[in-house]
Amino acid sequence: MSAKKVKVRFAPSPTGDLHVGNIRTALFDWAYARHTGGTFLFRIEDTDTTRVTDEYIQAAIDTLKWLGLQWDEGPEVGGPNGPYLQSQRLDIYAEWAQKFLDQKDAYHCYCSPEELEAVREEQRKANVAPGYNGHCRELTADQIAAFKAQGREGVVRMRMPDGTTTFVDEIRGEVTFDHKFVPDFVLVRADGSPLYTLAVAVDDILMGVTHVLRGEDLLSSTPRQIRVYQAMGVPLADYPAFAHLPFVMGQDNAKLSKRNGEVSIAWYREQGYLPEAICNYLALLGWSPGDDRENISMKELTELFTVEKVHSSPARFDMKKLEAINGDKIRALSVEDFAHWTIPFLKKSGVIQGTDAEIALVKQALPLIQERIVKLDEAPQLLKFLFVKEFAIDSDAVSKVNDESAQSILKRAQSELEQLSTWNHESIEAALRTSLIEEMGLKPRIAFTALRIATTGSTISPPLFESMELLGKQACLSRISLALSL
RNA sequence: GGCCCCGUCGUCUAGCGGCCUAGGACUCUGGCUUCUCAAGCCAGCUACGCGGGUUCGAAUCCCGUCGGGGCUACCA
Repeated sequence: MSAKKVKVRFAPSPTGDLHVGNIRTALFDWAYARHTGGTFLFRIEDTDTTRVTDEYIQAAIDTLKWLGLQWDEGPEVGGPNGPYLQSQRLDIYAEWAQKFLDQKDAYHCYCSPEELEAVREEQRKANVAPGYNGHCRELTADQIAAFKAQGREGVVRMRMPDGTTTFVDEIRGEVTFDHKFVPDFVLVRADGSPLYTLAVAVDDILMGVTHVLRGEDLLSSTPRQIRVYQAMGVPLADYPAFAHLPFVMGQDNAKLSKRNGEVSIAWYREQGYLPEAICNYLALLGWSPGDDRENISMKELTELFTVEKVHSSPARFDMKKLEAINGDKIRALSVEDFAHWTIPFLKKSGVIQGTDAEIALVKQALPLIQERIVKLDEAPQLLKFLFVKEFAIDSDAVSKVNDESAQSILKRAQSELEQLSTWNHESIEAALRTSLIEEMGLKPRIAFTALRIATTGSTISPPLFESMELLGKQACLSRISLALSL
């Protein structure tokens, strides 16, 4: 390996929102660039104008930003090899296609889609490798004129010479493809627009990419990229190194689907997953630091990540493990950071408007729930009792406070709390333990459940005494008397 | 069908010929703790796809087989 400075690219084709597989690739690309002190290049492969949309492109950009995968070259930040949207580089591809044509490395093919399909159909029937049969490889000027007279527009097709292509995949080792199974492929559509096969190879070379880390679905297209390098006259030493990352699959068997995880990153955001948790979890899919470490920060990832440690076998996406890591990351947050992440969820759910007084109370309450939630979207439910204007006990909990024993507990608690001069969780707990547990001889679970429901409205809440302290004496007493009136 | 890639607990993985009666994590089960829910702590369940080799010795090397996946587009 040369001492050339590493340049890694992430080059998605935004035909939809980026899913976890894409993001894992982006993460590895980024981590490798950072690990080697190289450049992380972000390129948009939007040559398929029928499937890529501006919205998806913008979403991809936003997603990388949200995850903290900052790129050194690419959309918005620019760079010496721009533009970084392939749709803005059409003239470059056209030039190279013409050069390949002039060199006879490529040729015009006038076969219609129907004709090609018919050929493939026959090949399948004959149990022969399907693929272009070279029909238009050696057309004469007359034949070309005849096709044009029919109104046919040709595509530009790359000539695959006999032989084999062997390359070293940094993850899988040496891989060889016989050209018998790599048919002449199309570089330019009949309408003159370039295809991935052309654009990806040209751009990787022109942009000085040294390492291509991408999904293993592209493994078998590598010989075609190499063929383009050859036609471009690129010396072997300047070919990028290839590393094909294993798939991230869904719970059951194959590809990810909406049901098991292939949803836009926006979904994870709305659910309250932290970017760091997503990256940490995804880093562990197809890679491991080699020891038992599983809690890995972004910084540690850049220090530890090497391609040698990437697996060759696919990994299944497991939401449960992601949740566990997210919970760990939430618990590790400082109160300030936890507030920063949580407040938007409280606002969005309408629990708070965002006033200074509300924020101050939220910050006091957050430590009570920090170790109780796995995702940020659970916060509103746990804290809403502190902010509701019109308090009401959950319908499924009412029956647990309107019976005789609960009422007697609440009555006693009410009189004890009314007399309390100092209102904090220590004094509240002391008073209630003395009266309810010691004097009335109640089980803590019984006594405090009644109070929990009366004051927070739910059978599940943050710790009771701390909750009551934050709620305030007035509110507690009025809620208890409300429960007493049931 | 053809070509290519892959194969350790349910899942993610450690393991790169002896340290493996296979370790860790998540999940699950049971217990402890306990004002609910969590968190925390302890314990338990469960794996080298199969069959041949090579070797004193194989999860680790080789072959075959089975299974999974990808590609086979004027998608990427």
